[in-house]
Order: sequence, then structure tokens, then C-alpha cells
Amino acid sequence: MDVVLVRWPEEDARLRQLRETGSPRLLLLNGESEPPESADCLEDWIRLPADDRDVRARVARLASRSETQQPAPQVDGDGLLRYRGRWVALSPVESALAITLVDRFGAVVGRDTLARRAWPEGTPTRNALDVHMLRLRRRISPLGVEVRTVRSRGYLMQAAQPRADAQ
Amino acid sequence: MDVVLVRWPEEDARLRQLRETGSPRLLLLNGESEPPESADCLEDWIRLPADDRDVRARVARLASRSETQQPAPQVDGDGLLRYRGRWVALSPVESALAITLVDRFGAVVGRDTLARRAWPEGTPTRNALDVHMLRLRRRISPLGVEVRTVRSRGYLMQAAQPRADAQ
DNA sequence: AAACACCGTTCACCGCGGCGAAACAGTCGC
DNA sequence: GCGACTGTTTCGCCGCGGTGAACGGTGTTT
Repeated sequence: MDVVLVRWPEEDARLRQLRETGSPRLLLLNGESEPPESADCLEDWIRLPADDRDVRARVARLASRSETQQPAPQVDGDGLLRYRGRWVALSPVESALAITLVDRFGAVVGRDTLARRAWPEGTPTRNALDVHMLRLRRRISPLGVEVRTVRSRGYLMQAAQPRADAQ
Repeated sequence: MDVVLVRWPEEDARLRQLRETGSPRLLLLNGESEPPESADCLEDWIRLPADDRDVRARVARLASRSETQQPAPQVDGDGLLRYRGRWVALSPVESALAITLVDRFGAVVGRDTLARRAWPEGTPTRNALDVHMLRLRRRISPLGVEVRTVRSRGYLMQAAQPRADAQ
């Protein structure tokens, strides 16, 4: 959803309307105006005159918040996994697995579900899924996407997170 | 909860710590630094030099948010305990315990209740519950969630508090 | 006050099974 | 024939659940 820029306090009526509809909005404070008191996470403000970088940063932050979900990758018909403007080519088996994981991005997908999607006729070996998951992991890691294992439950695809052991 | 002022980028280590614990924080940007990209509603920033009114307004807004936002963790169907955008995987026994505790988040749950949920057939050993509670504690601590003991009453799950000795 | 039972924490250990990873081999297309 | 894709085997780590034991704090009994 687009972030709306509102001059304040001039456009107070417009602000009320945006608050009603829950649109993300950035108030541009003129001169000596007092900052508004709203605690709404989708409302922010900045005092003019302001650095253009700062305005863009606040707009970006509001936009990011308004998207409750982080954007999911896409797998197109040619087996390309696209994410944040970059892409990698996947093999047929990896495509089937990636499509299933992207479909439930951020949630766990069971091993049996993945196996059925990749091999409708029947899984070749128990270990085959592990091996292909390993290969998929390595292929998509340059894009900043990772597949996490949830033991005895399945796998979960998500945006790569910085390792927490760096303290 | 008090809002913490952080010089940035100088006090980056401190910022990471505050993000871990979910403390509301206001970053004071020095000179030409780029604004940080966090979309966290409990984080805000302002570029120095700044009007004192503006700093106070942003601090007040963060404080107001931290009071109204006391979300409970969630345990999804796949044994993942989610809290403030992060998650950890729980084992089956830990899931049963966590679900019971989350269900009464912030209140005491009796040991017998927990034991019945985890082992409907009967508790294996006297201290089995203790051991699994210890493991649950360690697993969820990175998320900023803790389980406190209320002697002869049971256990209580809550958001982790830095210095809980003053009780 | 000392002795004691009770409760809770933490550790070490074991058996089991899920999963990771490497190495190897077979197949297919260019 | 070369490289990409796939399947298989093998090895081994480590998470999980259960158990026993040591330790410490607390309240009760003698």
C-alpha cells in the first residue's frame, strides 16, 4: 500500500480521513507546529525542512509496516526463483519443492507433502528428499532465502536471518 | 517501560541488545548517518541536532506504544512458538507445555495441569516436568520470553524482564 | 536451634530416530 | 564426451525423551 504524504496542520481533514481508512501516512510538519500525538504505527511525522533521505527512509518504513507479510519469492513457469530483483535457475525437482515451500512461505511444510509434489508416483528413497533439499538450500542461499528444518515436522522457507550466535 | 536513547551508529552493540529484549528505543543519528531500516514499531530515530520538543514527542509516542502492545506469544499447529516476528521450534512435549502456558499468558498454571496436558496417560517420573520445563526455558529465552516459578503453585510465562529480582 | 522432609533446579547419561552431508553412479541433453 | 540432473548408499551428528542423582532453598517437626 502506498504511503500518503500529508501537510500538517493544513490538511487536517485529509489526515482524519486517512486515519479512518488505516492508510499509512507521513505528516510533513510546517515550521513551529507541535508534533501530533498519535501512537498509531502506520503514522509518522517529520519536521520541515528535512533531508530527502530522511523522508524516503520514513516512507519506506511505513510501507514496510503496512505490508503485514514480508514479500515472498516467486517461481515462474521456467523454473526461475525470483526474489528482490534477483533470480536463480532451479532444476525440475527443486522447482517442485520450491513452489510448495513458496506457497506457504514462512510456514512449515511437511516432508510428505513435499515428497508427493516432487514425486507423485512415489518417493524414490527416504534420503532423496534430504539430498534435494540440501541442493535447493545451496542454490537459493545467494538470494537471501533460506530453508529451515523443523525436526519431525518438515521444512520452512523464509528470508535469511543473520545468525544469532554472533554476539 | 522506559524509552532508551541510543547514539547511532556509535552504540550499535547496545542497539542490538535492546532489539533482542524488545525495549522501546529512540536512535539519535549523528551527522550524516543513514537512518536504520528496522520496521519495528518500538524503534524510532531522529537526526541530530534536533528540537527538544521533537525528541520528547517521539519518546512519548514510543512509550505509549510499549504500554499498549503486550502481545502474547503464539504456538502454531506445527510446534513453532512465535513472538515478535521470530520463532523457535518446540518438541512435542514442549509444545504441549507451551500451549498451556501461552493460554494463560501472564498467569500461573499449576504443575498438575501442565503434567496432565503433556502426559494424559500419567507423568513418567516425578521430575520429568521439571526437566522439560528447564529445556523449554532455555529454548524460548532467545525470544525474550521466560517462565517463572511460583513455588507450590506452578509456573508463569511472561515477557522476559531484565532485572526481575526486585519483586 | 537442629534435624528433617519436601520441592524445585540442574546436570550427566542413555537409546532412539530424524536428518545432514559427502561420495558415487546412472541418465539425459547439447 | 562433457556437464547438469537425479538417485542411492553410507556415515555420523544431534535432537528428543526418559532416568537417576546431586544440590540448594523452604517450611515443619522435634
